[in-house]
Amino acid sequence: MTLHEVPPLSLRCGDCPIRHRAVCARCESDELQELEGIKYYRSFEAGQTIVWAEDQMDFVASVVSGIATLTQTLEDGRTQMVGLLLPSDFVGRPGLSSAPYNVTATTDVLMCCFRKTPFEEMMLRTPHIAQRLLQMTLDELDAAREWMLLLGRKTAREKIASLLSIVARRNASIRLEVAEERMVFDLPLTREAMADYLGLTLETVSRQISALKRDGVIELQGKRHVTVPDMHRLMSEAGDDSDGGILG
Amino acid sequence: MTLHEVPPLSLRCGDCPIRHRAVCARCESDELQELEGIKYYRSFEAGQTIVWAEDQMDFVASVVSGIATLTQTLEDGRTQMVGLLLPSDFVGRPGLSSAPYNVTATTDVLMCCFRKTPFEEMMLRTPHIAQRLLQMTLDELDAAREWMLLLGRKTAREKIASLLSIVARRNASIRLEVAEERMVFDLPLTREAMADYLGLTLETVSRQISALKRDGVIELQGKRHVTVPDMHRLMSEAGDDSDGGILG
DNA sequence: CTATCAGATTGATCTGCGTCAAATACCCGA
DNA sequence: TCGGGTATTTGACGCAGATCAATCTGATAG
Repeated sequence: MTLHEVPPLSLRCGDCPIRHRAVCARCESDELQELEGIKYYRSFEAGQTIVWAEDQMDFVASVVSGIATLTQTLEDGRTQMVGLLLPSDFVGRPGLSSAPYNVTATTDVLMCCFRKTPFEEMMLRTPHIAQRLLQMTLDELDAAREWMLLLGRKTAREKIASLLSIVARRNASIRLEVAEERMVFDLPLTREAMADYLGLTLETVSRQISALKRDGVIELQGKRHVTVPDMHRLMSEAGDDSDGGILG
Repeated sequence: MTLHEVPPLSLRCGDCPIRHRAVCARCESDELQELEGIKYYRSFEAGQTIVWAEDQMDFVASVVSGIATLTQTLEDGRTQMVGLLLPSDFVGRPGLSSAPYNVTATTDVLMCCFRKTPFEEMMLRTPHIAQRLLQMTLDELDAAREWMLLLGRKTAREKIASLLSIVARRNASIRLEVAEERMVFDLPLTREAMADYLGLTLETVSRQISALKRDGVIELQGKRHVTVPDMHRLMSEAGDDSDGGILG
């Protein structure tokens, strides 16, 4: 669902240009049939809210294109991002009717939705789907816990470096340019969204990005296009165990 | 698994003094039989590590008594708690062999363990167990996300107030003294463990507890025994939506 | 080409929390 | 009861990051 290191098993259904990661690859055909019957598409404009916290959410979905975020907010407006949804990621709570956070499109977003009740019924009939979802949810829980370490204990510079290497890794796993020292990608987030991700202010984000640029850890073409000349360097700036990543 | 608002369905197996929350109540008898065959007990002393990060973990388990924590650590020793296990909570990753964090006993702990392979086989045979685990994992993911909001956006005072009301709520759901304005409980954590939970230093924790005491939000008998004269007051100090809790 | 506006950068200043250090309370065994 | 070690409190001080404010950049529409 978010921040996965490695794309898990998944299947391509019908005319969707992506592979839905919620469903197991081993038995594509049967589920494809069933899914076709209950799926539909919805598109959202940049900035639009997809689901409000506490609202009824009567579908589960995969992101087909664009970026969506999960955020939580305090009464006075302080907001924290708690999930980042990139194409092929899954949203929804089979078994529960509402989520305690807002889902927002940060770019134009196309989602492939499945009506919840039929989806849940299919889950009951095909047990390995529940197991597949359990797997994914456990992965996401691990990601959330790594994120907690970042929020609770890392410095601003480490936070930025961590975010950059997460985005780079995500990109790499899509483009299959793994294990390169050099890496080039576009930031899918504004400075403000990055701040909400990291528990910082957008000014601090900007300053730390400038600092990383000044120190030669990254290069920028425009505001969003990033070149990392040495991923090892970036990852050691991130403060994690140095061997935790995709690079030998 | 941790920080649940409401104790979910669960079952009592054999001579365990607790109800294991990992297993559905609807069909107790069958699973009881199966679980009896593969379970065993392990006890740990306060301070002892139950599982090291990256170690093989060949069992899943429920906490019977005592308190255990999940923690993640950076190379230089900064540590962040990412899970708090109270009696009846579940640990383990069916489907995966290792967890990326340390599990530590903070008090003497007794765990009721199930060997992983047989447990997973039982999961395959009884599909609603996977669904039950999915449910629990989703709850835990929600809790982790609320925790992220706390780590990223709350002040030290709000963090302390949040932790106190979480512990109070947890206690309340066990003792069934829900919906009282006044609440009395023991802190199960040292100041240092609280600091690791909240992403603070132990000095800041101590200072903020003193401040809450000075301001009449809480009273202390000794270091650990807490009286909250007005839960509404405490919860508004915590900064959440005021209606998010157990009180009307 | 210029006006406009959102996003981003940069600077100056302030402050909450961390750091370092010392004092105090508490627990348990001898 | 005393001693020693651990948990906790409290104080003084400094700094990372927040806040407030001004400027700059770049994309888009007219």
